[in-house]
Formats: sequence, structure tokens, C-alpha cells
Amino acid sequence: MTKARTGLVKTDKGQQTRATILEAALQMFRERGYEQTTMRAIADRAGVALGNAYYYFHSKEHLIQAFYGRTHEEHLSVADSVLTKERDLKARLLGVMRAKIETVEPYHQFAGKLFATAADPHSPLNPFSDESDPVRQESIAVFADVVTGSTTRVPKDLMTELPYMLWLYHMGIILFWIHDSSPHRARTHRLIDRSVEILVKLIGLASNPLMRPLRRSAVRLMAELREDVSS
Amino acid sequence: MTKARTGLVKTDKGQQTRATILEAALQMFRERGYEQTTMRAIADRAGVALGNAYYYFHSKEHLIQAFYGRTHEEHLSVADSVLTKERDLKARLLGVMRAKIETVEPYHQFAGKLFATAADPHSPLNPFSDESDPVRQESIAVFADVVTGSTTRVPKDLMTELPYMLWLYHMGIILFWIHDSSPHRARTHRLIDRSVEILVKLIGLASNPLMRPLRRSAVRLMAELREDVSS
DNA sequence: GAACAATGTTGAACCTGTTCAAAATTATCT
DNA sequence: AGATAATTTTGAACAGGTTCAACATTGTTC
Repeated sequence: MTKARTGLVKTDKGQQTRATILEAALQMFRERGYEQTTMRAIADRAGVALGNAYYYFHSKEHLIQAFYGRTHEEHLSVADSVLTKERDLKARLLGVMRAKIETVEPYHQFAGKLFATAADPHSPLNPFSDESDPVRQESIAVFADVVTGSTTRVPKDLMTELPYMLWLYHMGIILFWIHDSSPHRARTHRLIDRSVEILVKLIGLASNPLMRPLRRSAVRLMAELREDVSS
Repeated sequence: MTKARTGLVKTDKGQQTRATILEAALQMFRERGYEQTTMRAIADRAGVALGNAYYYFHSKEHLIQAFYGRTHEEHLSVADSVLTKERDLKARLLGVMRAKIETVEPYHQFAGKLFATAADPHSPLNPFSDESDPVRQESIAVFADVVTGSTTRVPKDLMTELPYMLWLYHMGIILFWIHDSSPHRARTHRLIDRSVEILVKLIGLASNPLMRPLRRSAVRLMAELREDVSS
């Protein structure tokens, strides 16, 4: 049903051209933002014809997806180095979240457009879409690791859903970050600090027997949420 | 800083033309979706020249804003009738949420694009932007009413932030609804049922002295979130 | 190496959102 | 009414994303 993978590359030369175009695009996106960067300009800087850019990227939006994958990989590696060092849940979550923000910072200016495109359910960039499933799964796996690799014990039923919950939480933070125009993104950092603290408290509380009914409803709710997404 | 109000209307005739164009637009959006509807087609159906549509709506996106305002008003009135009948917090919140979904249902098909546009921080449609402030404030006021008009007592510090929290929650539900392709939007309705139940439980728990520290951090977090938005 | 197929590249043409100067209409004033 | 100003309407022109048929290059087969 969904489109084929972006870009038809069968040759080394093809690979090379594709990379050149992507490089040109990301560079210009950083320099003058998404809107201001014209497909013609990208092709020019890459030294290819306009049509050639479309041979490798079905649309201007698909260039965003490439960016997506790139920062994602970067985040994976930075997050990984945090997760091998720390055992404390709070430190782990904090580290991963900070890594995310830092990874993505150079693109703050055009991240808005990115997210906007991504919000459209018909867009392949949509974080809930089939097409972004691989990236999403990896992302969720990171949050699973955050919890399982920590010293905090989590009730089994919650453990099933917690990674996805944290992923959603992290999407919320990204949303805030996009709107954050404070110097050095200070507010986002403060928000992360505070929200992580609360989350960790909540996760701690979750084991309390008093919390059981609430926890169960929350878990069931999440399960349903996920079901909808993947169907 | 921000643009003047959409559409410069000084005359009855102007008002009339504006309405005709908006009507044509919404109708076509419903029929074939946002993307498929061309500004030229809208102008045609409204029986005016292309440029004239732009005289009343600065851009195609601004037509969405008009739609926004319209469903908003409709929701206000439906919600109001619920809030005068019911005293029980759960029933009130449930009623308001269901009213929202029903109001917005006819536009499900192009709501995706709507939300996508809205997600861009530079867009005037952005629900956090100055330009949508009036609508947002009214919306938040509804949720304030939901709580204060109910029989449930809420700690004062929480009460300050709760309406905004509920508004955010409602945005989340809308986001889910947009992605919901189940028949009759069954999943969204189930999600509302379950999440409202949880929320009401949580609000009940919030008065518990044990919850005080957590509640306080949550409130402070929210206050900060809002601050960022309005600055 | 010649013939053929697969892959990559080109640029003109198309579509649609948007702008704008000029024209038409309507309101206001004397 | 006539003159003048304000408002509304027009359509041509522009810009940038996208498509596509033709051309060029590279790989494969005999």
C-alpha cells in the first residue's frame, strides 16, 4: 500500500549522487530554513538537474525523512553511551532526553516544518505511520532499555507499556522544544528536568498497592492506544 | 507583530461575499479534502475571481482558521447545554469531550491537514499562537467550568492549572481522533471513556495528603509550560 | 565489441498558491 | 448630482513543487 523506499539506488554512482543531494539539502535547511530552501537551489548546489533530485527523493518532504533517520542514528549512539554508564533510572532517562535535544538542536529552525508535516496522518513522515515503524521501534527500544537497565523495579504489567509511554512523553517534549525560543533552549531543559523527576516519582509510586487499580486502567488504556496505531 | 484579522470587511456586500467563499471552501474540503481543493476551484464555486478569495482570506490556511472558529462556536453551545444539566464531574467531562468529537466529525477527512498546519509554530493556526489565543482562552474556560461547576472538590493550587491540563488532554484526544480510522470512530470513543475515568480518579486522588508533593511538582511544571506558551 | 537493458540525468512544461496593479463598484461629502 | 474617497473585484503574472518524455551513461550478455 505504502510507497516504496525513498530513492532508487542501484549503483555506487547513484549512492554518491544521492548523498550529495541530501548533503546540500540539509546544509541549506540549516542555513535558511526549510521554506526558504528551494528544490532548484538544492539541485544547483548539488550540481545536478532539478529532476534528478526528484529521482532520489520523491518529494521535498522526503528529504525530511532522511534527516529524521540521520539524527535518529546519532541519538542512538549518544544515548547508548549514557546507558552503559548509568544505572540510576532518573539519570538514565535524563541522559537520554538531553541527548535527544542536543542531537536535534542544529535543526531547530526547520524542525517546526518537520513536525508539521509529520503530524499529517497521510504523510509517510508521520511518526505513527507504517513507514516510520522501524525508527519508532528502535526509539521505543531505547526507552525499554532505560528502564530495564536501571535499578528501579517496575510492576510487570506496567513494564509492558512503559517504554511506549516514555516514547510518547519524549514526543511531547520535542513538541515543546519546537515551540521553545528561549536562549539555549533553557526552558526545554528545565521542563525535562522537572518532568523526568515527576515521571520517576510516578514510576516509583506505581508499585504501591494502593495504586494498583489506577495503574491497571492506565496500562489498559495504553495498550489500546498502541493497538490503534499499529493496525 | 502579527497579521491583522483575516479579511477586511467593511460592507454588507463584503460580508456576504466572504461568507459565500467560506461556504464554498468548507463544502469542497468536506467533499474532496483539503489538498484536492484548489483555490481556483473555491473561487469558481463561489462565483468570484481568484484574487477575491485572497482579499478575504490571506491564504488557503486561513480558511482553516475560519473552520476552526466555526466548529469551536458549535462546540461551545453543545458543551454549554451539557454543563447546565450535569453536576457530576465525570459526566461533565465526558459530555464535553463527546460533544467535541461530534462537532468535528464531518471534517475528519481533512482534519489531518488542519492539525498538520497547526503544528507549525510559525503558522497563525498554531493552537499556541497569539492569533488563536482568543479561541484557546474560551476553550480553556470551558474546562474550567467543567470542574468548578461540578460537585468534586479540587485543591486550590491544582485548580489553577487543571483547566489548562484538561485542554491539553483534549488536544491529545483530537490528535488520536485524527489518526483514528475505526468505524464510527469507535476507538476514539473508547479512549475517551477510559481516559476520562482515569482522569477523574486522578483528580479525586489529588486531594490525598500523600499526593501533595507530587501534585505540587506537577502544578509547577504546568505553570512553567504555560508561561512558555504565552511569552 | 555490438546489442540490449538497466540505471541515471536532463530540462521543459504543468499545476497551484500567491501577489499586485489596475478596474469596477459602492459609500460619503458638498 | 458631481466629485472624491473607500471598498471590492478582477485577471494576469510569478514562484516553486512536481511530472515526464527524451537523452546519456553504465552494466550485461552473447
